[in-house]
Amino acid sequence: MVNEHRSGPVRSTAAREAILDATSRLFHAQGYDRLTIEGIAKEAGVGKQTIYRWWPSRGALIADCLVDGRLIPVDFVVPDTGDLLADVETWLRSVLSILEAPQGDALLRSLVAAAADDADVGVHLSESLGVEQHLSERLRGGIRDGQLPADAPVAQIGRALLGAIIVESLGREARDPDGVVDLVRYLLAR
Amino acid sequence: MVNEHRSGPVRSTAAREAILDATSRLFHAQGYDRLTIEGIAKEAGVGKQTIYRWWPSRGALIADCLVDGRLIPVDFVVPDTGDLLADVETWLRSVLSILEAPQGDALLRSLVAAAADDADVGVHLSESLGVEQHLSERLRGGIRDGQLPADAPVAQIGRALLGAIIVESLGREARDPDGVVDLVRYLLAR
Amino acid sequence: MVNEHRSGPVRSTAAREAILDATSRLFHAQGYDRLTIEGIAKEAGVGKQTIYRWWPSRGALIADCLVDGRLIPVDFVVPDTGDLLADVETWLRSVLSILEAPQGDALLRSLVAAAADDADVGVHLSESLGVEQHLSERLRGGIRDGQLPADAPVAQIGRALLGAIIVESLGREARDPDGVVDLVRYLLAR
Amino acid sequence: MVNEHRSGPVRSTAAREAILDATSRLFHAQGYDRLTIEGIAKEAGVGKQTIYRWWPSRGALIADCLVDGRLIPVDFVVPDTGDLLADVETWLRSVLSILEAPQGDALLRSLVAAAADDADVGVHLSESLGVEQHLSERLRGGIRDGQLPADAPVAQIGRALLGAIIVESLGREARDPDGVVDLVRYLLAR
DNA sequence: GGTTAACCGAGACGGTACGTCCAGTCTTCGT
DNA sequence: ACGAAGACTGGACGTACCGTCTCGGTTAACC
Repeated sequence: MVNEHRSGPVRSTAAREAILDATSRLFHAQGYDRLTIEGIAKEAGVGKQTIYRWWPSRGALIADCLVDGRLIPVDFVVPDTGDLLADVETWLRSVLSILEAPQGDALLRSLVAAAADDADVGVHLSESLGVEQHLSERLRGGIRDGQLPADAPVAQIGRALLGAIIVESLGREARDPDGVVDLVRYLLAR
Repeated sequence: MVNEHRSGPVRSTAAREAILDATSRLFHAQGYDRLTIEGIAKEAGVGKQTIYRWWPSRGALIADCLVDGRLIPVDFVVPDTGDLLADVETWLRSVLSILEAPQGDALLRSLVAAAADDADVGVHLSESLGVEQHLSERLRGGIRDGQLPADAPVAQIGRALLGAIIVESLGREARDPDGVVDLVRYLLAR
Repeated sequence: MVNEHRSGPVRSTAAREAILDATSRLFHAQGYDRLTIEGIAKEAGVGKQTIYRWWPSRGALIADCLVDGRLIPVDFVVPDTGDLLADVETWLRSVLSILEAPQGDALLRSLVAAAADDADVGVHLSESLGVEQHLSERLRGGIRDGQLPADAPVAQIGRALLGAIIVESLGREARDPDGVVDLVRYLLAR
Repeated sequence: MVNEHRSGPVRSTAAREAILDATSRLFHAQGYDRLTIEGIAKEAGVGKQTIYRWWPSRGALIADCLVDGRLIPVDFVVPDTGDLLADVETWLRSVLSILEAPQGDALLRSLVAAAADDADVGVHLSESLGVEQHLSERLRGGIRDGQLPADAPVAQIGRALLGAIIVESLGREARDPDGVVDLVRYLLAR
C-alpha cells in the first residue's frame, strides 16, 4: 500500500481564492483573449508557479470560475409551475439578463471563445446555464404531463435555445429582445 | 467627380492569393488559436507588412477566407423541391458534412472562436453557412405554401438549428448524428 | 538658357537640391543614427528611388552635403598673418565654434559616426575642416619662415589637433574651452 | 541599514558570460553597424529579453565588453623606465598593434562609431586605452623629473596622440607606420 | 522540538509572436 | 525617359507572455 501522505504545508485556500477572484475580475474587465496568466498572478499577488501548480491551463481556471459561479450566476434553475411555456420563458429571461448587463454581449462571446478554445470550459458552459440538467428535466416533465409530444428531442431543444442566443450574439447585430422568446413560444406552443 | 486614383504600384494579386491560401491552409491544419501572422507570412512567402497593410487583424483575414469559400464551401443553398422538411434536411446534412470530415469538430470550434474574437468573422459566419439568406428564404416559402404557420420566427429557427450544432460541438460529446435531424423534424413537422 | 521642354527629362537639379537640403536638415535635427532614406525622401518630397539612383549609400549623401558645406561651413581657411600661432588659433577657434552651437557636440559626434561608418564621409571629414589642405600648408609655411623646426610632422600635427577635439567630445565631459588652445600653444610655441 | 536583497532567482552568470562573449565575437567579426541584439541573442543562445533586462542599449553591451577587455586588451599601461619618450613610444606601439591585426583599422573605426553613438562607450574608450589614467600619469611624471615643461597640457597631449590615430584611420589612407611615432617624438623631444 | 518537504512570493530564464520601422528593389502612372 | 509614389520581401526593433526553473522564506506533519 502506498502512503499518499506527505509532509509540508497544504494548499493555500487564500491563494486559490485570490487567483479565482483575479481571474473572474480580469475576465469580466478584459475578456478571454486579453486574459493572461501573468496578469492574473500580478492581480492576485501570487507567483505564476502557484497557478501552474494547480491548474493545467488558462481554460481550467475559467472552468473553475464558471462552476463556482464567479463569471455568471449559477442559479439558472427552471421553475415548475405547471405551465411549461411560462417556466421555460422564466429560464430564458434569466439567461437573457446576462446580455442586458453592460458588456453582456462581450461577456457571452468571451465565454464562447473560452469554450471553443478549451474543452474544460466547453463541457461546463451549457451545463452551468442550466441547459443540460434543469431545462431538459423540465421539458421531460412537459412530456409527462402532455404539454409536449412524447418524441420531442428535449436535449436538442435546450441546445437550440442557447444556440440561437449565441449565434445572434456572434452576429453582432443589435439584439432583438423578443426574438428568442418568439422562438420558444413557437417551439413549445402547439 | 473625384478621381481617387493615385500613381504607383498596385496591390499585388499574387500576394493576396498567397496570403489567403496560406491562411486557410494553416487555419485548417492548426486551428484559430495557433494561427499567427508570422506563420502566415512565412507560409505565403510574404513580408509581414504586406499582411498588415491590407488586413487590420487576424480576424479580417479569416473573414476574407470565409467569404471566398476557402475555409468551408460556400454553396450552402437550400433546394426548393416543394417538400420543406426534406429541403431543410438537405441543407442540414450539408452543414453536418463539415463535421464529418477529419477534425471537422475542431474546424467548427475554430470558426466559432474566430467569430467570438472578431466581429468581421462573426457577421459572416452564419451568413456564409446559408442561414441568414438561403435558409430563411426557404422557410418563408414554407409559410407561403402553408407548410409553416404564418407566425413562425424564421430567422430564429435558422439560428436555432446552427446554434444547436455549435453548442453540441462546444460540449465535446461524441456527436449524435441524428440529434439535429430530430430537432429539425420536430421543429417543422406538424 | 535651358530649354525645359525636351523629350526625356534630364536629372532634376531641383530633386538633387531638395534631397541634399532634406538630408542636412534631418542630419542636424536628428543625428546620423536616426537618419533614414525614407525620412529624407519624405522630407524632400521625392521618391526613394530617386535617391538610390544617384547615391549608393547614406554615407555618400552625407559626404555630398559635407563638401557642399551644408553640414558645416566650408571656409575653415587658415590666415597667414606671419604669426603662426595666432593663425592656427584662428583656425582652431573656427572649428571650436561648431561645438559652441546648441547640439554642437552631438553634431560633431554624428559626423564622426558617419565617418566611421562610411568611407566617403571619412575621406572628406578632416579635409573639409581644412586640416589636410589649409592647415598643413600653413604649418609648412611656418617651417619655411623658421617658426617651426624643419622636421615638424605637419600632417600629424593637424590630425592631432582635430583628434584631440574629437576624443574630448567622445568622452562626453563638459568641454574645457581652453584645453585645445593650450595644446596648440604647447605644440607650436617654443 | 536597508537590506536590498530580494528573494527569487539570481542573475545568471552563464547568461552574462555568453552574451558578452557573443557580443565581442560578433563585434570583431561584423563591426558595430552590423551588430544586432537579435544576432547576439542567437549567438549566445539566450532570449532577447535577457539582454534587454540587464543592458539598456547596444552601446552598454559594448561598454561592458570594453571594460572587461573583451574587445581590446586592457593592459595599455605605460612603463616608467625614466626615459619619457621611450615609455610613451612603448605605449603608442601597443595601441598601434591593434591596428596591425587583420581588420584592425575596421575594429578601431567600429569602436569610434560605438563611442560616437553611445555615451557609455564614449566615456570608456580613451580610458580603456590607458590615455586618461596611465598615460597622463606618466606625462606628469615627466614634468616632475624635468623632461617636460611644467605647463605641458598632459591630458590634451594624450588625447592628441589617440586622436591623431583615430583621424588617420577615419581617413582610410594606408597608414604610415611611423607617422604617429614622429608626432610623439616631436611632441616630447625638446 | 527539530527536521524536512512542499508550499509560497518573486522573478530570471529560453522562446515565440507581436505590430512597427526601414532597407533596398520593383512596378505603375503621369509629365 | 524621368520622377513621385509606394508596394514588395526581408530583417531588426523593443515589448508582452509563455511555461519552466531557481531562489529564500514559511509552515505543517513527522520523527
